[in-house]
Amino acid sequence: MRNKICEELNNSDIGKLVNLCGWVDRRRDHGGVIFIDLRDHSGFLQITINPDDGASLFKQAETLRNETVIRVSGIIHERPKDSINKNLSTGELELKVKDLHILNQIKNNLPFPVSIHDYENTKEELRLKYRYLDLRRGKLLENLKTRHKIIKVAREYLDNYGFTEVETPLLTKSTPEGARDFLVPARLSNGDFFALPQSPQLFKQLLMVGGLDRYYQIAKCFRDEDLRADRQPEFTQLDLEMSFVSEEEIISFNEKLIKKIWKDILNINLKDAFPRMSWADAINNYGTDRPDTRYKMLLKDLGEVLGNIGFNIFTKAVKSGGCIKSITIAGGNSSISNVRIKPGGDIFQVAQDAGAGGLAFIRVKGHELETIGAIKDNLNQENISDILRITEAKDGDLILLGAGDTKIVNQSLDRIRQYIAKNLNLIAKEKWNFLWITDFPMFERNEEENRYEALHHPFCSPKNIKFENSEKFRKGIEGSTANAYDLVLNGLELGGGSLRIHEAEMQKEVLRTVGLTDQEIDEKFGFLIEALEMGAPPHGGIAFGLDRITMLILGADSIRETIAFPKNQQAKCLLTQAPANVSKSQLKELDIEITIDE
RNA sequence: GGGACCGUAGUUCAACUGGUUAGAGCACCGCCCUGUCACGGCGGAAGUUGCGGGUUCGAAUCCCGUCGGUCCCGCCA
Repeated sequence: MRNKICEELNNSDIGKLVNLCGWVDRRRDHGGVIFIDLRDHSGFLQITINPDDGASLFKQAETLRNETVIRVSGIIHERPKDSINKNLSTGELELKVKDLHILNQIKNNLPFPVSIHDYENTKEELRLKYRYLDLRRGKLLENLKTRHKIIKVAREYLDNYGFTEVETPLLTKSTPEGARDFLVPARLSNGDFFALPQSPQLFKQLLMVGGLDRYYQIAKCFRDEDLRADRQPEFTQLDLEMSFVSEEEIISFNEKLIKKIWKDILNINLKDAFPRMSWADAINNYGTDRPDTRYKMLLKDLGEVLGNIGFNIFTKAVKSGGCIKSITIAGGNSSISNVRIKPGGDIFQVAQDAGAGGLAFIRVKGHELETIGAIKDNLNQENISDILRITEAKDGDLILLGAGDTKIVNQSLDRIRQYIAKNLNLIAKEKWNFLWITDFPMFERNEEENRYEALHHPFCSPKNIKFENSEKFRKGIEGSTANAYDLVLNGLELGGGSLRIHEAEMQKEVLRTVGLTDQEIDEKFGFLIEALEMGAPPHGGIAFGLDRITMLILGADSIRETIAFPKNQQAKCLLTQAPANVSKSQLKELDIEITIDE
């Protein structure tokens, strides 16, 4: 049908007869001569049609509209010197049409223009509903190609190191812990359900037990939770697992993989080793376990200075086991007004939304501190110099203070820090600040449900704890740190992993710690425990969010820009209108009854 | 489940503080135009201002509800 594509054409084709297929991107009808920008997947070529080329051909050409699908045959000509278009790679060429076939016409007005310069201004709702048109505009196709290249680099890299790509089941078992499952009714055992995997976690561990040694997969994962710009109900992990490795070996191996991807895709050399930070340091200094280190404004603890100056809110915070912490905004005296940090102001609101009761502030003016009387009146000269030393604040700086429950103080100062960084344009956008977070706690206390929850998942192994007996375990495990690590880039979690538990007794004890009874352990994870009892090797791995990696590499605002057919925020596919009703007979076959009112 | 913002022609936007017949670019239809490249010129058609209710002499504009979209919190690694 065609023997060339637009991008391939160059001066050596002048004089040749070529056949091209594609879409009418634009037409310029001068009455006498008609110019068509022909677009295919590779690029553009201007084609021209003259009345002298034949009356019927010309008449047909007059009917062409944007997005008409055509096949043209003709001779490639050099354009007249004064009509060269430098914006086009084929701008010195044009095709004089001898033969024109209309392969398909458009029925009505298009829901949005396909031509590239209108790309930014299209409502996403329309782009999702008519995704094929959006793809045709090229930008999205480029994104998908970049995604493809990232996967290709990873595959080649992992293949070179002896990894085997294995597909694990999509129809699997619902497990407690973690996110809500997507369920699939099982017709052949009615009343029972499969669950779509939240990750291939247990299967990849079983592959290690099976002696595969090194596994990877471009794995679809499913989590039935609410969506965000960087969260879709189905998403893709670059998932891998290795046997007989230490935490250090996994981290340094994967660091090389990430560096390889950045080199091959962006041609960026990440020379230095990625910095490492313990979970505790991250929380203490940034208030979050995925700090954005592109800007400073670190959290500083002022509990010792302000805890007993006699200001009631501060005193209570420290006495009840909480803290007083601050962030320093350089030059904040001029860039941030009092209105914004007092009740009703936007920054105050950020603190309040994060759970903080209030937001105190100190403005540094020369060697003086300006703040509310209740604080200022209680400060002596030593307090003042302590504050200036700890907060590293200088003349003109603004110090924001949070006091109370440590978790809430951390959370609110973290959010304020991010908010102000964005607001004052403090983020060095060109930086790629990778960061390994290590030494996560094994568990987090869920006070509402009065139980422990696994911080990563309950298959991470605890650090420096050997199984001796259950009693010792129980005490040791609860407060221990895990052999777990996350990779953070510019404040976004790119991936995480751990050394897994490879001993049955240890695994049972950890599952008991998160509140499962022995019977539940047997029902839900019996197959895993059994496998661990049959010679499971020490193993560990990591999973990266492929959609997020692609998003960051593309500089996109949403992972939807990296996915061919994403869901909207209501988890609906606007193109197919899924999810949708199914017929009564389908439900009957499954013995399922819908009880909600229509 | 909660908060914020948004919804006007096929599309992107405008319409001041509530005030004539809701305008413009692109697209569409018709006519003209032989070197344009976001071609140009003249003319035309195109609207239940998401939907429903309320306030008002008068509503795209104000209020309430509802539907749809985006961002965020909760939730989720």
